[in-house]
Amino acid sequence: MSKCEQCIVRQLNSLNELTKDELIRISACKTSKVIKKGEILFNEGEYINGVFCIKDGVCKVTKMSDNGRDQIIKLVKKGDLLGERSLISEEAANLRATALNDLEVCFIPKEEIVKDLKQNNNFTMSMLKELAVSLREADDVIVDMAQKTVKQRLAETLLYLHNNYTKTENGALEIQLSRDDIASIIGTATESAIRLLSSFKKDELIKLKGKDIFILNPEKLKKIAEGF
Amino acid sequence: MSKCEQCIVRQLNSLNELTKDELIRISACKTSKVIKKGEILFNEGEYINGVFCIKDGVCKVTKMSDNGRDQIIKLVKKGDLLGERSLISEEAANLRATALNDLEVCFIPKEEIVKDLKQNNNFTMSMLKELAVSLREADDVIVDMAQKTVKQRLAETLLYLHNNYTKTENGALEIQLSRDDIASIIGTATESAIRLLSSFKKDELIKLKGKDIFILNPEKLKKIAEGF
DNA sequence: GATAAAAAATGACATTTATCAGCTTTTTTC
DNA sequence: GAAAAAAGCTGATAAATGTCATTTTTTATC
Repeated sequence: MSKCEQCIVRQLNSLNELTKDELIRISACKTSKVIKKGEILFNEGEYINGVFCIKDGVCKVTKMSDNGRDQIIKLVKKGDLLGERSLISEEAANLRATALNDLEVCFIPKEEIVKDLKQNNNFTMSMLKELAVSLREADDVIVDMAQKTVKQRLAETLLYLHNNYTKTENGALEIQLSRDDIASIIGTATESAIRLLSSFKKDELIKLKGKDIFILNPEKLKKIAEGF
Repeated sequence: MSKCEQCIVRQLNSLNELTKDELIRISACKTSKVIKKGEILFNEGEYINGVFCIKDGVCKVTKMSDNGRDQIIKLVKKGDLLGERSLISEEAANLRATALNDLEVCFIPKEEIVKDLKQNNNFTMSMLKELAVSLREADDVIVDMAQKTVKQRLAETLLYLHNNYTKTENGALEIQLSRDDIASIIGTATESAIRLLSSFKKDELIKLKGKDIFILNPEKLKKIAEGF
């Protein structure tokens, strides 16, 4: 099994604050998993008892609404941690994680993380900072959901994907989301999402080719997202 | 000036993890402020350089949307901290705080908090846990905003106020919010909020008397919030 | 590669929500 | 306590979004 000390992915999150000794200890007790596309990494209500570190792939993190519809809260990719929030607040997972493509993850048991949180202040501070940033991002999402139209939210989401995910050689967004998933990010009905995508396509803001999405006019999308 | 060591409010937040010596040190450098109803405690984009501890009163925390409308992200009351998130992530405030009634707050300078975060692991862990809980709550709000109707959100908000705020002797909700504020919590137009309040009143779920709101039928409100 | 199943797309229509205008009530100010 | 300002309320209407039914396209399966 690969070693944490040598893992590049680790450097993308709080784990890079751990000392060499701590890493070696964690490396010895971590497990690796491969999750196939569409499979569930963990479910809402489950006690995860540890933290996942995403080594490769993308994962959607969703929460079921009272009315039975899934809402995508965030997308998680290489280098991100998953499950820290529940671990820290000592609650069951409030979200479900589902692989959007084949996923490689490492699992670190709770006790190891807790031990390091207690003894390594740099690690704790880094975690604290990560949560603080996540909280600001969540505030932004709340405002968007509450105040923006579906059209604005779709434009925003497309831009987000454009700016935060790599492209294929031909320039399409790397992550392939179903229309259902897109609707579930912006919080609307699938049909509404499809209709708006078509209208963006007609206006030549994007190009659609099956599940491939090409962003043609990010400037205009930005204006739409801002309400013009 | 009052002393932190003897302050009851402190016990409601992470500050109760500080040692006696740490409290005495903080007590010596903290300042107290009284903010009048309607006044702004801090603004979006400001560097606060410290943490506020609410001693008495209620405060709305808002964020301006691109389209110029304020969204209330949360209400903050006696015992809550304000500004920790920005302090930890070392960013400007992402939110504006406005007093809903006369507010008594203590201000603790950043350096003091940082010092304690570095040297008192219990304090840091407690902060970490608070942020983790806030993050789950934010996730819940996102789902509600994205998936629930305005009617559901209003029912939910009324229940939230009912369950988390004290009542006056005659049974009304203690916090008095303007119709504008209520609309700004649930993310809708003021007129829509007013109309729905009237319809809840007509259905005898609530009683309205000026700004006083009486919750008459919490069970039914719960059902509405859940979509029935 | 034919068939079945799933996903995507479109139209028609219903419902929800926003907007604007006008009116009434409450609060503030002098 | 009268006048002005702000907040609250209501109706009419427009715009946004959801729902349901149907068709087309893509993907999976044997």
